[in-house]
Amino acid sequence: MSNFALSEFLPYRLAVAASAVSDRFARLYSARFGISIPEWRVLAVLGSFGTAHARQLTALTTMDKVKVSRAVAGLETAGLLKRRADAADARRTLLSLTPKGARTYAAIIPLAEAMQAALLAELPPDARAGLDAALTLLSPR
Amino acid sequence: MSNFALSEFLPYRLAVAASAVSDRFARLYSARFGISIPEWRVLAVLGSFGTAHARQLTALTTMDKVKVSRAVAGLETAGLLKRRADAADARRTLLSLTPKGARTYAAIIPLAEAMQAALLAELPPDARAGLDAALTLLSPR
DNA sequence: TGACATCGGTTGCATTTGTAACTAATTGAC
DNA sequence: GTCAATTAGTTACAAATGCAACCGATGTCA
Repeated sequence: MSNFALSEFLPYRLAVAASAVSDRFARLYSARFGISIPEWRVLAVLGSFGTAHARQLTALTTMDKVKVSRAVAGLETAGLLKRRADAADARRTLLSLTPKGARTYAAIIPLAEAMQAALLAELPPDARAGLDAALTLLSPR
Repeated sequence: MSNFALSEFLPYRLAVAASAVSDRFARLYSARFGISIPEWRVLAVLGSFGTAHARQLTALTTMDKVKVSRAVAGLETAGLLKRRADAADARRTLLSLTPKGARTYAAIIPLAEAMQAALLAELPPDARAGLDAALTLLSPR
């Protein structure tokens, strides 16, 4: 019999922690604003970038284009996002937040910042730094 | 406009890293052995514990009972796992690996250990320690 | 110009996952 | 002992996700 322990396996531990932290944050906003995690990611990027193509969103949110497309559609239906044609390339659509979308963004950001602060507060400084370095090294690119 | 950056948001970064690492590991075994991540988790626990109830598996794999039930069914269909009645409580089923399941386990564990070693090798020692501490503190207890 | 590959984005379909309801067995209050 | 409440586990149905095909627009190369 082996001495392998799932509970010490890094991919497993990362998945468990990521899911716990995501759920914790999602509980803060999902019911209140009715948006999903993919939608939150798109909202967050458009809120800080102002305008972007769906193509750019795939890179900035680490989601594939189908997921982005559906998140954009959802936000549009909810009246949080608007599309307009890109004069330079008719295949593309320029995406940006509506005033309502901007208000929602402005309302969620404090929650995100509070979440981030709460998480960091749970970690001693060296764990914070190590986690930061590790996440960078283990993420794509 | 805010200076919030999704790319520095901990829940997001954790999700991205977790997914990258999981995919990387899954690529090693999923095609070769035809098992899913939930099935891998059950296999890993049964391989090291020998026998368990589904109920125990939910705790040891951090998956809900439906996911466990399906993973168990999948492993059974694949001939990797067998059920037998629990004399002490007819609601429960005792689960354990078949010889074939044990062989699969024995074949995957080295891959898991190599993966773990490869991941740790990418991290400097302080990042390793910090990540370890952080994952423990951020996971449900 | 025209033929063809490529790109941005959406849609259809199969698979996976989550939620809730359900069955069967056991426990516990009385 | 009887019966309601709880527990182990499965199933049915809905929502989310992934993959591949697809459509129209643009780029490329002759």
